[in-house]
Amino acid sequence: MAQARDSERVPQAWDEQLRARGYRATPQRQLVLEAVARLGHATPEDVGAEVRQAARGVNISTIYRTLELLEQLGMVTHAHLGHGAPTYHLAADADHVHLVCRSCGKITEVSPEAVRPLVTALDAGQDFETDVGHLTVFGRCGQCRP
Amino acid sequence: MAQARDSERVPQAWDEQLRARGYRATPQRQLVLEAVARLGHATPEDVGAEVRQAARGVNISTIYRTLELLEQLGMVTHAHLGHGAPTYHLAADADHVHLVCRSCGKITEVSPEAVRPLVTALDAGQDFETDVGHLTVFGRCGQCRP
DNA sequence: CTAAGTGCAAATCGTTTGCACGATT
DNA sequence: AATCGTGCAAACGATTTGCACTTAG
Repeated sequence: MAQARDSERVPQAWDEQLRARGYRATPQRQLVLEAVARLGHATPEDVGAEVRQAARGVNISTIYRTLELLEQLGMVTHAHLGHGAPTYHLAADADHVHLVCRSCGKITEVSPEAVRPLVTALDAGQDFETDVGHLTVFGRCGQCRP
Repeated sequence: MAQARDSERVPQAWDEQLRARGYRATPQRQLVLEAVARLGHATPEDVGAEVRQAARGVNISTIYRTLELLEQLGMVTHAHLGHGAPTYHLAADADHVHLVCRSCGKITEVSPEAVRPLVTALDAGQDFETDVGHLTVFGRCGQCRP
């Protein structure tokens, strides 16, 4: 399962990426980034819990501030997979579309290829450039269909 | 603009639809339904403000409870067009997909035809039945593209 | 040393709930 | 008259903010 392993890797030289833009490389930021990488679809709450396994006392507001920063720097992204909190992943992993089943809640990731026709149609017909990484499709999965 | 006008009309015999299912037809429910019809993409907060133009003292929790009921009865639906509160419309108007521009915030409604290829592909490839009415596509509109 | 980052607590936003009173059937 | 619905206030979960203290550079 080399693919899953690759997708769970923190961006190389994450600290340099921060410093290059004038931000500081702190242990908290490293921990958040690692947690996001390890967890996959994780809410800020999830990330906080994971981080606290490694270091005690990292505050939830630091989690929020860090996720915001990392997103702004293009290292992570988020998607809304339900009514509650958004979920974060590494930006490197973001290149997929989420299918969320309304009945069983199952989340399937499909390649952007699957939505290529949509992207093309919207580009041509509406002059609209789709942000594929943020696309979530709600519906009903195979097992839950009548 | 007959289309816009039609799309802003409250379902006929809304009160009968309620009574037929054992619910009561109250002035508050009528006001909420009318507000949703009039406003289009409206948050519960928006609906509350609109309703209070017509009648004072309609409480926000009544707005929430009523929207939930009307949605359950299939008279309205909601979509998530951004980070904040969801927006409601008449179910009759729901048969469209939302394009949300990340730069200027503009919301464009496109016909489900535009996403037909996606729906078909997901059905065939993933055995997934897409809920088109709830589909929101984020990206960048023509005016904001580089 | 000094600005940037963090922890903490309080504030805010959106939404839900318990309960007593009022309105529809 | 009997329920159902509403208003009110409090509770709630998720997120943000102000401020004093800590730390990376």
